[in-house]
Amino acid sequence: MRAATPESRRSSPAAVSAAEELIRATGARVTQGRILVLEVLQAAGRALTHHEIEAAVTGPLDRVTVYRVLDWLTRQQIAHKIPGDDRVWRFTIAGQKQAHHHAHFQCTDCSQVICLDDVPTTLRPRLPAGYRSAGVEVTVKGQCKACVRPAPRRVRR
Amino acid sequence: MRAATPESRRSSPAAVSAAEELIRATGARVTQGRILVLEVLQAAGRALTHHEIEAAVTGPLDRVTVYRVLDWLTRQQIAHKIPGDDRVWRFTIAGQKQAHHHAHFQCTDCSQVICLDDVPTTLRPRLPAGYRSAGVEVTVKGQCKACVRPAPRRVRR
DNA sequence: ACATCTTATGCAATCTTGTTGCGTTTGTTC
DNA sequence: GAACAAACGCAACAAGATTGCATAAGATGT
Ligand SMILES: [Mn+2]
Ligand SMILES: [Mn+2]
Ligand SMILES: [Zn+2]
Ligand SMILES: [Zn+2]
Repeated sequence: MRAATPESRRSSPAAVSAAEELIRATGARVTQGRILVLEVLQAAGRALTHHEIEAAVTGPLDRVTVYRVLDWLTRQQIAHKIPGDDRVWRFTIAGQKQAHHHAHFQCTDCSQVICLDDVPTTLRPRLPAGYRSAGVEVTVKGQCKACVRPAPRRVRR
Repeated sequence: MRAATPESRRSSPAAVSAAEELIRATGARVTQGRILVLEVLQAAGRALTHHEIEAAVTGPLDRVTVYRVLDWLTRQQIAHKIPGDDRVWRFTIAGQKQAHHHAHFQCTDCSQVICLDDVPTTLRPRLPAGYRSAGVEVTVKGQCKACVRPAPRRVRR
C-alpha cells in the first residue's frame, strides 16, 4: 500500500510485482503460492498445464497447492481454465479485452493451446426450445508452428 | 447400400438391425458388443458418456470392451468423440450431413452435449505465422432444457 | 514485536477416467 | 466342423485431479 518497502534485492523491475498487485486487489491473502503461479502464467505466452506450471515455479510448491491456486485464480477470473483434447486442463491469464469473446487454437499433435484474441465469435446459433445460450466457444484445430515442420515431433508432457 | 431395406420402426428384436448393417458394411467383425453399443448410440438423442452407454447396454458387457468399441466406432467415423468440460469423452452417432462441420452445445450445469446440425461453422480465423488450421470447432455454452428450470439441479453422472 | 484468528499449505490417501497385457472366447472363412 | 485372426474379459496399471486433516503462514489488532 504505502510507498516503498526497501526490497531491491530482486533483479525484477518492480518492487511489488503486477501479480502481487492483482492478488491483493481481490481482497484475499497474498500468498507465495499465488504470486509464484500467477507470475508464471503472466510470463507464458500460451496456455500452460498444471505440470508446466509446477515445473516453471521457482522453489518448491506442492502439487496440490498449485491445483488449489489455479482453482482460485479461475474463480477470481484472473485465469482461464481450458479443457484440452488430451484431458488435461490448461490455464492462461485472462486479459481484460479477452474477457469473454475470444477463440482458442489447439494443436492436434502436441495439444498446446494459445488464445486468439482477435477472432470475433459473434455467431448467434439457434438452439432447441428451452435451451439458453451463455456464449460461444471457438476452437481452431490444427498444427502449431513447432509441429508443422517436416518431422512433426510429439511433445512430451 | 441399395434402397431396398424398408425401415421397420419396431423396437422388437429385428432380424437384422440398422446397427448390424452399418457394422457389417465396414468389413470388420459384427460382434455383440459393437451391435449393442451402436444401438444405444442410435437410440440416444444426445452425446453419451462411457458410463451412460455402459448402463444403457442390455446385458453384461465389459467396461474395457465398451471403451474399445467406442474407439473402433470413432475410427470408423460411425461415432463422434467429443471432449467435455468435465474431462469426460462423449459419443454420438455421426449422421451423414453432420459429417464434418457442425457445432455442439454443452450445458454448463450438467455437462450434457448435443449436436447442433444446422449451425454453420464457417469462420476463417487468422492464425499466427507458421500455424496451420485443420478445422474449427464451435461449442455453445449455456443451460440445457432440464437445467434452465426454476431449481436447476446438478445432474449426477 | 507479539498474540490471535483465519486461511492456505503440505502430505498421504483416494477418486475418476481411461489404457495395457495376456490368456480365453468368438466370428468368419473354408 | 476345423482353423485362424480378431475381439473379449479380467486384472493391473497410469495419469490427472480431488479430499481430509494436521500444520504453517498471512492478516489484523495491540
Ligand atoms: Mn483464453
Ligand atoms: Mn457431433
Ligand atoms: Zn503442436
Ligand atoms: Zn443441463
